[in-house]
Amino acid sequence: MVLSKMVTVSFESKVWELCRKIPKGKLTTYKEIGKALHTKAYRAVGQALKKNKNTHATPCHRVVNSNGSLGGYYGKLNSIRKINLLEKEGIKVEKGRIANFKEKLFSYPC
DNA sequence: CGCTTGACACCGT
DNA sequence: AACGGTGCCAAGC
Repeated sequence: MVLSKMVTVSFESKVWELCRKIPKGKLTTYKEIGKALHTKAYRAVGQALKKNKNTHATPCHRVVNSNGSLGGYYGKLNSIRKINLLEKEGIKVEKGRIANFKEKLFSYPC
């Protein structure tokens, strides 16, 4: 078996972990994740979620933009899918925007 | 005063 | 070197 491939834990791995930490019915932003990692790589965070192979286990749909917009999720065309999932979690979405977004926003502990 | 749009800046793959 | 599932700021309406 080929192992010892990533001596360095990929940045994405951390992102996924943080993503899983998001409590149900809550939301988080790319920036919050970046902040939790003590980095400004908001874009890299999005990249990580996009590369996420455990989408089935990682609630990447709970991650939205800091401005309250959903963002993309598997292509902006499928953003509706994200909305549906969020609504199921109890998050209200208005025309691609989170209702009471700030109230649902979840920040990572120190 | 509040919302929307555009441009530029950051980081990692 | 270029591209993102972004963020923040400024200007316009």
